[in-house]
Amino acid sequence: MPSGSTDGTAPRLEKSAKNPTISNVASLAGVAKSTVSAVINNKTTIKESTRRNVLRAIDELNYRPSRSAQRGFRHVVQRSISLIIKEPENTYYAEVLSGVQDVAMDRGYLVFVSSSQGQSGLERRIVEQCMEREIDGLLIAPIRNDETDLSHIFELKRRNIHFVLLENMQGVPTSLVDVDNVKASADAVRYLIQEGHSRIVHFAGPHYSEHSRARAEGVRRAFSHSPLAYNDSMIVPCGDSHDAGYRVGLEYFGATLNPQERPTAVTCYNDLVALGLMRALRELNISVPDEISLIGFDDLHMLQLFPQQLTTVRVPKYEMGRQAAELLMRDIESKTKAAPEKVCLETELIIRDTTRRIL
Amino acid sequence: MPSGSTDGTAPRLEKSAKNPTISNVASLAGVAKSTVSAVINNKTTIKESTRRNVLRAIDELNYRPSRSAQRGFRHVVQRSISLIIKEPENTYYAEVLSGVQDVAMDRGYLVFVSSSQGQSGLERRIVEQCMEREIDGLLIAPIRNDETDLSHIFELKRRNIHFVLLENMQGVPTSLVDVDNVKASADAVRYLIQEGHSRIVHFAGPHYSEHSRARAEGVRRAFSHSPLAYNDSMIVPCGDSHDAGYRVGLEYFGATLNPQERPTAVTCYNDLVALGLMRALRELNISVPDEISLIGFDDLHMLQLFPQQLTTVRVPKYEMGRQAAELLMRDIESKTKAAPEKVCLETELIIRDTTRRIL
DNA sequence: AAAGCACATTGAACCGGTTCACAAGAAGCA
DNA sequence: TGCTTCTTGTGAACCGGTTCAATGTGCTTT
Repeated sequence: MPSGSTDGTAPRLEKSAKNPTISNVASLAGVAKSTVSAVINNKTTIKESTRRNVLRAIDELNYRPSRSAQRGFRHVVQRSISLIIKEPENTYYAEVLSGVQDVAMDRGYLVFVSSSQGQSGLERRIVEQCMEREIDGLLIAPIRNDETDLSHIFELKRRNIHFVLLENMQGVPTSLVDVDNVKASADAVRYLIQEGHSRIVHFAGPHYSEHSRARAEGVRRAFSHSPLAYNDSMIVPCGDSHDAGYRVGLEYFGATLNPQERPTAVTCYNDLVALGLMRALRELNISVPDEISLIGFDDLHMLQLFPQQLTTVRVPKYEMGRQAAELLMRDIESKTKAAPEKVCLETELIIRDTTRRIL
Repeated sequence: MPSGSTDGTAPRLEKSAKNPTISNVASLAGVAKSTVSAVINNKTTIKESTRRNVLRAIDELNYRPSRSAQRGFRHVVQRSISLIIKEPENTYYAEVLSGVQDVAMDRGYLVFVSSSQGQSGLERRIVEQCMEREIDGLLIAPIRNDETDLSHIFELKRRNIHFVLLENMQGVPTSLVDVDNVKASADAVRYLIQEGHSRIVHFAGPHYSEHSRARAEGVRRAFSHSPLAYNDSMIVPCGDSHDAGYRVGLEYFGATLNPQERPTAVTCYNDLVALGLMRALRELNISVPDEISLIGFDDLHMLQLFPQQLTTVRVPKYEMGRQAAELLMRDIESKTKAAPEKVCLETELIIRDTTRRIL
C-alpha cells in the first residue's frame, strides 16, 4: 500500500502556523519518515520520482529540519567555546581573541564571540543562551564585580559547565587568567614620581569593574609607599572609552587652565581613555608631554598608528587569550574535576613619547 | 519496590570513559530517570535523602545533562543569529555589530560573532558549525568572491537556512546589504582630479575580495570619465591591514623619493591602510597633505582620535548592521520564502585634513 | 511457473532528556 | 478499622529526527 497513513502516529497537517516536522512532510508526500530522511540526506537509493515528490512537499510546507534532533542525540563532541567580551570597539579583545582562536583551532575547537556591550544584563542573557546550547565552555570578561546578581555565574558552576574568567570576580572560586593590575598601576605611578612628578591624577574606569578598582588601588599604594600624600581627588571618575577620556579630559582640564595648579601627569584606566584625553589636551592647547605626562594601560596594537607614541603598561593580551583557552580546554577534556587555577601574567611599563622628566 | 532495575531499559554502568546519561545516574542511584530529572530541575517533590542520593550519583559519574535533549525537542524558538566577520582588529565590524545587536536585542535575538580571521577555510568551518546548531540565521561578511569553493554557501541555501551577505558574492542569488563601492571609490578619485591631481594611485585590498575589486574598478572608471589616461600601475596591490599599508607604503614611496615622479595623491582600500600609509610617509618625511593627499575608506569611528583628520568615504556601518539584521529577521519570521533582496546604502565623501588642492 | 535478485521503501527502535497521570505508602481523621 | 489526603516516586509516552533489518515489487533467469 504505497499511500495512506504512514507510521503508527498519524501527524495530520494542521493548517496552523506551527513549524512543520519530518512527519508532516512524510504524510503530505504519502511516504514514511525514513524516506523523507533519506531524501534530505541525499541517499542514493531514492527513486527520482519519489525524491521530487518529497522535495515538493518539503517546499510546500517550507520545512527545515530541526538541528537539535539531527544527530539522533548520539554523543557528538561539539568542540566549541564561547568568549564573552565587554566591548568590541576596544581592540584589546581582538588581541585576546587572537590568542584564544589560535589555541582553539589547534585543538579543533570553534570560538563564538559575544559582546556584552558593557551591560551586565546582556552578559547574563548571553551566559544563559550559552547554557541552552552545546557549548563546551566559556571564557568570560565579566563586566561587574560588585554585589550585584551573579546568579548566572553560580548557575554555571551548579551545572558543571566549565568557564575561565579574564578578570577577577570576588567570591567566585574559579579559574582565572589576569595580570596584577594593582602592581602594574602602582609601577606606572612610581615611575612618574621618580621622574619628579608630584601632582598626579588617575582617570579611572567604571567603578563596578575589578580592573578599574585594582588600577585605582595601585595609585593609592604607590603614594602610600612614597613621601607624597594621597587624597581621593586624585582619582577622577572617567570610564573605559575614548569618548569618556575625551569628555572628562575636556571638562577636567578646561576647568583649571592655570598650569601651576593642575596635575603634571595622568595615568589612565586604559589606552583608549588616554587617547581620548590626548585629543582633549590637543584641543585645549596643552602640550603632551611638555606640560602633562600621560600613561595608558594595555598597549594596544593600534598605538603604533599614532604619530605620538603613548607610554603605557603592556598587558600580554594575546598570551592571556592563549592561556585562558588552554586552561579551559584542559578542564573540558579532563574527565575529573580540576581545582580552580589562577594564572597571573607579567606586565611591563613601556616608556615612549608621552612622559617626561620634571625639573 | 523502591530499588532495583528502573525502566524497561537497564542501562548498565560501563566503566568505559563514555559520557554518562541520565539513565546511568538513575541506575546507580537506584531510582527512575524521572526522579533524576526532577532532582536536576529542582522540583520540590523530592525527599531530601533521595535528592542527596541522586546528587551523589551525579557527582560520582561526573554527569552533565545533554543540552541537545534538554527541552524534549519541544519547539523552542532559539532566536539567535550568527555574524561572521573577517577581522576583529578592524573596528569596522565593531560598528556593524553595534547595529546588528541593537536590532537583535529589540526582537529578542542573541548575536554570536565569529571571526574568520581572513581565512576562507575558517569561514567554511564556522558556517558548518553554525549549521550544526540551532542558529536561526547568519550574517556573513564573505572573504572571497572568486571561483573558489563556495559549497558551504550553497549548502546553506540547500538547507533553507536564512542568511544575508554584507558583501556581494557573484553567482549567489541571496539577500545582501552593501554600498556602491564602485561609485564611492570613483567619487573619491574624481574629487582628487577636480582638485588638480593627475598622478593618483590606489592602494588596493586583497584581490579575492569583492569590495577590493569594486574599489579598484571605481578608480578605473573615474579615469575613463576624465581626460587623464588610466594604466594598470595605478593600482598598487596592498592588503587590508594597517600593517600592509605601512609596509607597502614604505616600499613604494621609499623607492621613488623624487617628488616629480611620484604620485601626488593616494586613495586607499580602507582607513586602516590609509593610517598605515600615513605612518610610513611620516617616517619617510613626506608631508600629508602638502606633498601627498590621502583618502581612506570606511570612516572608522576611531579616526577622531588622530591629530590629523583623514579624508575618507563614509560607509554607514551601523546602518548596514541594522538593515542586514532586519532583513534577516524578516526572512526568519516569515513562514513563506521571500525573494532575495538587495539593499544599497549611500556613501559620502568626507573632506578633512589629508587632501589638498594642487597648483 | 518458480526462483533469484536488485531496487525502493518501510516501520520499529533508538537517542537522552521532560512531562504527567497515576500508584504506593504514610499520615490524619472519624 | 476503614477512609481520605498528602507526599514521594514511577513508568510510559513523547519530542523529531536517524538507522537498519526486513519487506515488497518488478524484472530476469532457469
